[in-house]
Amino acid sequence: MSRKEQIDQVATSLFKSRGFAATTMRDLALELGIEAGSLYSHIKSKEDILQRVCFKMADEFNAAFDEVKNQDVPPSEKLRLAIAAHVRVLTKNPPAAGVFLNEWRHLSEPSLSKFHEMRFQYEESLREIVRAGMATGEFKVNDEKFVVLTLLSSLNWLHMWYKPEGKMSPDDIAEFLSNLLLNGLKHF
Amino acid sequence: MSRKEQIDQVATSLFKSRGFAATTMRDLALELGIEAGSLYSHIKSKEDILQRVCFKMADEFNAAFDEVKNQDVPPSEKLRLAIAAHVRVLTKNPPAAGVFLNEWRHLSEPSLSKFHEMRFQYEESLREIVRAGMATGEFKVNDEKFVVLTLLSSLNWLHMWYKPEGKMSPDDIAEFLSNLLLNGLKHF
DNA sequence: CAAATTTGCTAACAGGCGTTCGGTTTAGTA
DNA sequence: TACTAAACCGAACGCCTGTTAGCAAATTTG
Repeated sequence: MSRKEQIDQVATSLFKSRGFAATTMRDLALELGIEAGSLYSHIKSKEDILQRVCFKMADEFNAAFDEVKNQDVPPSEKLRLAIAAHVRVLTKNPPAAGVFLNEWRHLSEPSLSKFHEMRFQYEESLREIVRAGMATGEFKVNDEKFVVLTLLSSLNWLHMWYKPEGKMSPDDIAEFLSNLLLNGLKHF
Repeated sequence: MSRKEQIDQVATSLFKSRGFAATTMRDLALELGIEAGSLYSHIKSKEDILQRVCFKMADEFNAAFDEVKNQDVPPSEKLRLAIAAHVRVLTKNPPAAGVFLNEWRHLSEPSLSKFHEMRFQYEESLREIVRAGMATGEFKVNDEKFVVLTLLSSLNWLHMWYKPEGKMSPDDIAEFLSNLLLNGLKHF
């Protein structure tokens, strides 16, 4: 792993636990055992790090979802696959997921607009699945926007809790959450 | 409304949109049309504001839940009531809810520990309802911790989206979310 | 009206911030 | 061994931060 990647990784962990604004370059340097100024041999700026982390995660979410998108399965099954893909990315690198989900607002333009756009597209793809399920009558709801927002927010707390050494694998978690969202507590 | 309350309110709105660390006392003063130093005739410190907002919201959540706690109804109905209470508090003051949910980590000790403790108690009360539902067989799940975390995170995005002038009332929203969580997309 | 209290301004403080820069050490290569 | 390039240091920069102090209006109270 290059020094730059190492910086990104340590920074990600600090950004997640303390927040971007509350993490200083001196904190970061201390964690790496070097001086603050030395960081600038490897990175362009503090926000430079944030951008890399955010857009790398965005790419991973998109890549995972692309494998689901065009499969020829019923909407409910496709939603299961999308949930599993989302959970897999979320649990693969929880600190980065935390930064992606909570620190993106510290991006400045034009990165911020680009980020918004990518997220909108991702959410729109999910809404399409829900709309398809409504059309076939599989999903008994009538507000796909609301459903998708609830869906995402019910998944996006995972990074705060998931531990690789825990007893549930990412796929176990995805199955649990799929059952909960599709069938509810009562018909689980 | 006293000047102090006005400061808290404006600060809440800024803390929510920019984050606590990224909001300066000079920003806040500008918004109020005064100088930064003048704020200190009314408040003790920046964190002083954050503490008031966080603990006031915590009190409101607890108060709303206390009215549900001891009602003699089946667990699924009690969960519906708890969700409705939670949603009501969340939508009553969305900016304050946003600060409560996202900015609490900038509290310093001993406030931070007190906050953690209060949140644990709140979550524990919800877990008790779910456990009761598992015992009666009403809820077909076996991991109340996981369920409660999912439940809360599926509610706690609301403050980002809810607008009082929107077409759904807090009770409409609560009903929608209760149906989704109890019955799922398929049996909605 | 007079006294007291609230509210606000101005200026400054001490420290922290991200970042820059010239020079030095280290590691790799031929 | 001699050269090159990457990695790092240490000091400094200009700016921003929360907060304080002394003083002046404004407002409320008796």
